[in-house]
Amino acid sequence: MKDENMFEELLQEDDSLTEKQRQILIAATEMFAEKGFAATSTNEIAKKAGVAEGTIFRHYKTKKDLLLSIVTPMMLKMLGPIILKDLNKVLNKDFEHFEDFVRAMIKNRQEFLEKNLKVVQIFLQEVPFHPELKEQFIEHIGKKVINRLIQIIEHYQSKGQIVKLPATTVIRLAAPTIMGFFATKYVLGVKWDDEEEINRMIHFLKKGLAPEE
Amino acid sequence: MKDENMFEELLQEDDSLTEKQRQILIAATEMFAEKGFAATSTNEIAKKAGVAEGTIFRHYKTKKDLLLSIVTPMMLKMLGPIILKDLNKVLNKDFEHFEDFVRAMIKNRQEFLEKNLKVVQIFLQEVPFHPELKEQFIEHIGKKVINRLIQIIEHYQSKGQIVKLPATTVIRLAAPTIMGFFATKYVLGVKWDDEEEINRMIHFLKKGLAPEE
Amino acid sequence: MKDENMFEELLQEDDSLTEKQRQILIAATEMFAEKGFAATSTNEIAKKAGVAEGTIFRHYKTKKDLLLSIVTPMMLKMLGPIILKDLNKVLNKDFEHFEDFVRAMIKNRQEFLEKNLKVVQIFLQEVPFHPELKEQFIEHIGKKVINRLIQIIEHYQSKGQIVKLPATTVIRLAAPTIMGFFATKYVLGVKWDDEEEINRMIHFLKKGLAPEE
Amino acid sequence: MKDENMFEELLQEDDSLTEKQRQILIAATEMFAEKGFAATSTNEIAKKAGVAEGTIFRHYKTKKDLLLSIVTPMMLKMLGPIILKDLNKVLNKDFEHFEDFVRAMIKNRQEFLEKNLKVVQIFLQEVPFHPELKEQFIEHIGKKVINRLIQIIEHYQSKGQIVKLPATTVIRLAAPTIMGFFATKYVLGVKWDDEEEINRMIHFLKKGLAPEE
DNA sequence: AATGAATGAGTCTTCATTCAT
DNA sequence: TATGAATGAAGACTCATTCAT
Repeated sequence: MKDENMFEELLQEDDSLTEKQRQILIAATEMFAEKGFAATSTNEIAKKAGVAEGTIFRHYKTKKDLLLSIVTPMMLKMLGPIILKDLNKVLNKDFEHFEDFVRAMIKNRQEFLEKNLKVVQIFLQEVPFHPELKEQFIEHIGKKVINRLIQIIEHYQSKGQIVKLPATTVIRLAAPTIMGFFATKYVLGVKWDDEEEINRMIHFLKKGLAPEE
Repeated sequence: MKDENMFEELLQEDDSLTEKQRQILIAATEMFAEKGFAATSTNEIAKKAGVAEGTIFRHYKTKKDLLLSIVTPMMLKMLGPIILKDLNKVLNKDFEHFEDFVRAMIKNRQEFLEKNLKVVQIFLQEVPFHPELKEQFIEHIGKKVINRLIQIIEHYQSKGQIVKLPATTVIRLAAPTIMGFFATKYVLGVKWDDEEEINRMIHFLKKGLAPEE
Repeated sequence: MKDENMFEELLQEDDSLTEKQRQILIAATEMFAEKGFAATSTNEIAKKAGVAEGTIFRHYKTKKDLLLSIVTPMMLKMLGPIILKDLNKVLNKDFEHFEDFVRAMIKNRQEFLEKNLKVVQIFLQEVPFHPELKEQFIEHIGKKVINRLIQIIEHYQSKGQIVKLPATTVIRLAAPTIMGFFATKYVLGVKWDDEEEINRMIHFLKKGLAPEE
Repeated sequence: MKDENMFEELLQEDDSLTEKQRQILIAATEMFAEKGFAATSTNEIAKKAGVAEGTIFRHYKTKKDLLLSIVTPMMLKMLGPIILKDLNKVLNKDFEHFEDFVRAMIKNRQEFLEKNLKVVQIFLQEVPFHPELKEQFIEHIGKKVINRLIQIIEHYQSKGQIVKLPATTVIRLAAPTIMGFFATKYVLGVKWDDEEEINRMIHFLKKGLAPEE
């Protein structure tokens, strides 16, 4: 509920959207997340959005267009800017310790996730069947983020705070740990004391990535 | 090619299956993995399997039945037995060091994955839309594996080889690391030197989970 | 190009038409001729005419209305007047010989056709599906032309220049010959030396309709 | 009624057609002739044929396929063979007089037309919108018939029975006369004494095409 | 057991037409 | 007068499923 409102808020801000379009996007997002793209009919979406079926196709040439209209801008306008801009906030602060950087990073990504749970879910569910999505993501998001992360890691390596493995290896070790945290929380739905679990995770990463003596 | 043959071999061994059934299962697995369950038509499956459409429904009451006939036995007959039995091989060996246990575990799971890539892919893709799958998995596989793992972890904790966090927390920290390794390799398709990357990962886990001083 | 301009010119002269209406009529004529009435959408017409879809319906209550607005006035205002008035020019000249009358007639009809190719095409294509068109044509055009032709033919019969068959039979024999000439030229697109082919045709008609000895 | 039965008879003879297919073809032919291809819905056809809409698409991949399945075989299997084989009967008899040949020709074509009125109507109505039809016709029917006719005409020219114009010109003069006869009778629906009207037409052709002195 | 023709509900999409602006 | 968003009925076509052979 809280999440949806946040998602809807973001739609609200976009003045280029008519009210009906907003309804369509909200309804489609809801249903795609719940039943999957292929198993959701435009008829259902129309009903849920309270518009005529034809109205959907006035705004989105095809059903797939509708999917991309949900996922692409989220990637470009939200994921993109947020990741890059917000990330910069984190990255540029030049936290004294790697540990602090990781903590800020986790918090930042968690906020993004909570605002975009459903769209992220749709993206993850549909990406195997729509190669364009994968390519778009890698091209527009992936590469930039990776490059930025590499800089950061090398920064902390030069400060002697983390082990001198290749930066990509460091990412491969650390990223799943953080993503596993989110997956456990949001996908498996495990309830825990966030604060404590994050502390343990950071401690684990710090030790695991500590420089060799 | 190698993988498919391995999958087909497993089907071959099952004497309760007619030749046509085997063809259907192979075709369906292929298509479900490629296009997703909802986007695959029984007509396509029949054509690819070289049988009449009616034949599918003689063996599987509904299309969903066919999905479950692919995924459930894989879980029960393959995932289940293999995980538990094979895992026992690993777990019971009572490896001197936690590190050796982890290494054996990784190898074991990698073999399983390579034999069942497509079915695992189908499972992961469809699980969000078919709650029974999730429940079945948790009930029949998840719990048992978790319980077994908890024993093991506590065993190594009592030997003073790993940190004395709650066992579930240890799993939450270690599992994503290993799964991240597989995801990077099999989903993202990154090429690397397996041997070396595994060594680094194990080293990371060992350090990250080392007992506190 | 030349033809269209001629057609557009005729629309231009009609002061009762707004610019938008003209555009609509031109676009509709083009598309109806090319794809047929039923297979042309009002949306396409609007786009081609550069107007909003609603604008079409402000001027023409229904799509069929638009068809009739193209075909009927062409019949009444163009076919009608032109046929009758222009025809009179031919008929009244009281050509010395039947042969000269036929030649003038062919030339006159050819000019008309070239100015109205598309509308004639639409008329011929749609007349089977819209009985009103057929009736309108017979009522307003057909009868008058036939009656006039009968007078002419009887005139030349009385001068002993053509065979004394019933006038309608003479029309039935001569008309298809002339129409066949146009069809071969404009429908089949056969290229030939007009002058010579017309001479042969007239010679054929003259001989074929010559009085019996 | 008589015509339809004759058309249905011909369908009956084709053993490769199921009963349902026959019904579909009969219903589609009826409706296409009446309302035109574009204005006829597959739903209507299904209802009229007494089958489910899906059944149409089991036999004919698209609606256009259905059109071609009506028109093409009529052209190839009926028009083709009949024209060529039957025509040969006429052409090879080596009628003493050109006049007799024309008379036989008219009779032969009239029989064909009466058996295939509706399909011919559909063909003529749709040919402007489906260029393949035109090409198919020219390729498979047109050229062969024209070539054969040229032989015949040159035969009678060498016997001194008809004027020594280019054979194609003779065809261009004679064909519309005969087709005009059919059009007047079957399209305009004029009632007359066939026998007498045919005699007049033949006399007209004979005189019109008589050799120059 | 296997077939494949038949089904009719359902799919995405287009259409002619309306109406508030 | 002109617009173009909105409509919902209808369009072509697909689907999972059934059943007589």
